[in-house]
Amino acid sequence: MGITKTIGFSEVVIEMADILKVLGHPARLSIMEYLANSPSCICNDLVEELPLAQPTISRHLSELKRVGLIQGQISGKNICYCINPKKWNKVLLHFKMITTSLSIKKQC
Amino acid sequence: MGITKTIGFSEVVIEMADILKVLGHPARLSIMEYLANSPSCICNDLVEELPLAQPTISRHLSELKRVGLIQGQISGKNICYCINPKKWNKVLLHFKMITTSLSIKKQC
DNA sequence: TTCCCATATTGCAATATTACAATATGTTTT
DNA sequence: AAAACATATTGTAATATTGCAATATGGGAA
Repeated sequence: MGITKTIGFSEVVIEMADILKVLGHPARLSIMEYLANSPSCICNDLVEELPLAQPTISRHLSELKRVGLIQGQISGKNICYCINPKKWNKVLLHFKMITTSLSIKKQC
Repeated sequence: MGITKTIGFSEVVIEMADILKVLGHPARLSIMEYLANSPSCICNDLVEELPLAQPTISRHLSELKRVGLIQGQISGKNICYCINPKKWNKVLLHFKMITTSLSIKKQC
């Protein structure tokens, strides 16, 4: 099929899985890391930074935007893309939650 | 194309993206959470727990195993699947690293 | 206005993913 | 050995994802 079944899963899991899936691509993960590190966050830098064509990068950016991981603001001719810290922390928190459960439990 | 370009990206990013992609599915994320919380970790529980058929769950388990997030040990008739804490911590660490870079940088 | 520049969108073609029925494999129980 | 159980594998059909060329859009510069 290729279609992901969502009925029977909690909303939280579905949303988190969607976010992780978006993060689960070399280009998109690189974009996140680039945005986290670079002082400026102009999109055009990415076209030179990544080994992908401009339309492809644009698509990846819009996926990141769709799940709320980044937000873009028009700044004259360019667009200033930044990480959305709230969303990012939500993901981090989810990971920490699983880690806590894991550390409590004894390994088999 | 459907094929993910990897040339031009670092090995670390490629591996991490692969792991996140695997985590980015409701069934697989649920499996990780179930394994983190349940004291036992027998696979057959999952068939009752998740809204998916047994072969589908088996496939998801093998994906999680492929990237090293879980490890399975045969225990008589059953298989005991557990989270691989080392791999999990590696992922968590990567997230924390990005978070650190993010917090240092000023938002635009 | 016309010409650039930065970014988005569209339209493919190729490949990947997902789900499940059917079947296979291997182990314990009877 | 046969039956029952747990899990894996295979085959297949439907859908999703990816990448890029071509094109569109929209702002600033000339």
